[in-house]
Amino acid sequence: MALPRIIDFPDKDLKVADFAKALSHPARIAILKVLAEKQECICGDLVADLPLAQSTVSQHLKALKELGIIRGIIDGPRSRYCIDWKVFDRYQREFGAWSEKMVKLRQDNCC
Amino acid sequence: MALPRIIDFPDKDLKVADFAKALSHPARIAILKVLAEKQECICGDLVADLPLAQSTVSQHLKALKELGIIRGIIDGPRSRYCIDWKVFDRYQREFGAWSEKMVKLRQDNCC
DNA sequence: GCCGTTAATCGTATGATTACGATATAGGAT
DNA sequence: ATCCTATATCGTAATCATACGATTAACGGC
Repeated sequence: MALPRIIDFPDKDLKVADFAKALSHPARIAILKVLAEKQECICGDLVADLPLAQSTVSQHLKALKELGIIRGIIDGPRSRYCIDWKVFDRYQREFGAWSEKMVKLRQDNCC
Repeated sequence: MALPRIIDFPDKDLKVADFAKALSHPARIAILKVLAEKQECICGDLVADLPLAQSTVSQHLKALKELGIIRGIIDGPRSRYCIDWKVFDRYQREFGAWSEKMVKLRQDNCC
């Protein structure tokens, strides 16, 4: 009955979870790395780099695009992708804040 | 045909993805926060704190335990949980390294 | 116009995830 | 031994995720 009870969680936690979800598959990690380092970020290059079918890569790109951390523009018959650093940084900061909070709350007492 | 092609990805990326997956649900984010801040980390307290059934919470705890970032010990009729900071830190550092690499590779050229 | 290339989307199959209630188990108390 | 409490596990159902091939759509070149 996988009705997500997502509504009952604080907004910040949802953001962290969304970001984490985007990074929860090695293909998407790889995609982001390529996008970060390459000047040309054409879909076909990503497909060539990854051990996955074109349609699967496209699906992963869609997921990242839906979160907003990448953008895609149509360039003739191909698609050029890039990281939206503004959005990426926002999520990264949110994640960093959560991470820091964890360290601050840290207690080595039980177990 | 959801055969994961996981083998074809670098080990570091797999680690980052595993950590991200653990954090990809707000319930697990919440659990970790509670465990970090509470001195008492009894399962029942977590159930009381979360808008989820006892069995569901137990399931989330199991997922975190399988990754190794939390540990559980049996304490009489109840279970006491805590974060294994050694493991948690290791994953966090791995994530941080990935994060830094992203920033270093960053190029604002296309799109 | 017609063809080739590129990439998104569709259809589909399979496995994983998430959720719940019910049951089992184990420990403490009486 | 019996009962109560706490929690893990089982059974189950629904949804999501991941993968692929096939198809569609959009553009450029001829």
